[in-house]
Amino acid sequence: MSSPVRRIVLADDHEAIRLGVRSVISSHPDWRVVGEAGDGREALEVVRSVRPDIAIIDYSLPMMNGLELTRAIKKELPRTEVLVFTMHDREDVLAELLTAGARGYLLKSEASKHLLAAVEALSLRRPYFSGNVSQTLLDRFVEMAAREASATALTPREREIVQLIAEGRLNKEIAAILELSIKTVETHRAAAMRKLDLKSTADLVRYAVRNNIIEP
Amino acid sequence: MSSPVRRIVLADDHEAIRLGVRSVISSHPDWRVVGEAGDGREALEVVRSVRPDIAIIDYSLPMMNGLELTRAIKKELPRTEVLVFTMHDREDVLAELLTAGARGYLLKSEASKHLLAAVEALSLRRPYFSGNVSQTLLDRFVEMAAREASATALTPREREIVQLIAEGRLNKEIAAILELSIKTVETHRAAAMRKLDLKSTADLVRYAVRNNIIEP
DNA sequence: GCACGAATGCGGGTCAACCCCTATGGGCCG
DNA sequence: CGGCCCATAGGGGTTGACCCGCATTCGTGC
Repeated sequence: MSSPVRRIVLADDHEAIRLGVRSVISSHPDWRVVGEAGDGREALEVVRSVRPDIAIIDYSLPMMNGLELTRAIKKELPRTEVLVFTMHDREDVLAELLTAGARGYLLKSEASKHLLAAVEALSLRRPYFSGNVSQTLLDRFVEMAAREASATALTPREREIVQLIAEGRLNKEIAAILELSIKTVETHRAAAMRKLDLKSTADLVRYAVRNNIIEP
Repeated sequence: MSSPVRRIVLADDHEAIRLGVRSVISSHPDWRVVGEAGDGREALEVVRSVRPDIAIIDYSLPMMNGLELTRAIKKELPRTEVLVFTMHDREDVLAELLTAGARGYLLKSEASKHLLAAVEALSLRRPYFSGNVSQTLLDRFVEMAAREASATALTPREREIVQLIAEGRLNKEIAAILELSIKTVETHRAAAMRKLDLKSTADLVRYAVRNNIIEP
């Protein structure tokens, strides 16, 4: 496995809420709160500086609200996952957040119950929602996500083989390591490259580095 | 050119010194102070969190001195360059710092004069020293660096070709771009891989990423 | 139960990558 | 001037990467 450490930034104007979230987050050995902010503009600065894996932000932030902040974060750092805390259990809000690039949506009332699961989900680059989200919206989004995922995501086996290739192993070595035929390795390699629209081994290595599958 | 923004962390137990350094640093449009610390242990935490390009640290830090801190930083984040501030114009100190992995050495008395030049040098991954460094030590180090460089560094042509390979170009494409024969491209590629002791294209791409020849 | 995707495997082919060796012309340095 | 490195180029060969299609097995879901 690659390093599973998640670097997290919190943004909420209530110190007490940050404190609570931080203590919950810190209970996980691989999660680190590496920055905090009390308003939206500051949050953007902090995110810019520390480049976290995940930003947990309040929807109602001073200076720049959660929606604008989400857009700004995803624009500059698309690989930072955004989890939004909100009091509004409204699906128009959720829909806006989703299209802005947020991948997590957590009602404050249910935060303590779902926070760990939500961060866990975002760690795996999966979406997470709480609240009375209407089935139709959820379906629509899940479908959208599934379409996108099937276009970009690899099966576990493909990912494993991509990792070994990117580490410099030859197909023959990979076949030996995984006790597979070279043909199988070639099939997975080809499937991964087709899905990701990569045309050379070099592209594949850069993909692996960008996506933290390997260390450069 | 790649993004020339340099993310910098400062560590000094004197708030006033950090303030001064920060204001000098910030006068450069592409340099950002993204973290500060008042002692060595805190500095290590901050560096771990923000992963800066450059750490500017005091030699005499509480909790963990500049030498230990340099070792710790280079161990975890070898790509972070370390610039050490010190009052001691002693070459045994400098020698220790150099072997620990620091690449910059600045006397506090001359700091304001040389700070920008030092950061500029480290940005380009070149060493920088101030003070009455003895000619012999400097010679020894320069020689060492030269030996290391000649062992690992590529000729301009080889570097150019390594870059193109790592960007995903085929030998044939490279030959067309540079108006060379494929054989020549192969020769340079083989020479580079022999020098660097790399055995696959994937190794070469990782080398290129680690050494900032390409963006991942 | 049938459809579908994931994982596994094979054959046969093309082309690129890599290996070893050789060679030449230009520039630089002692 | 005589090495020495660099950039250039080639011959000739082996191996690996990638393309096409096809098949089986297994589990999940409708």
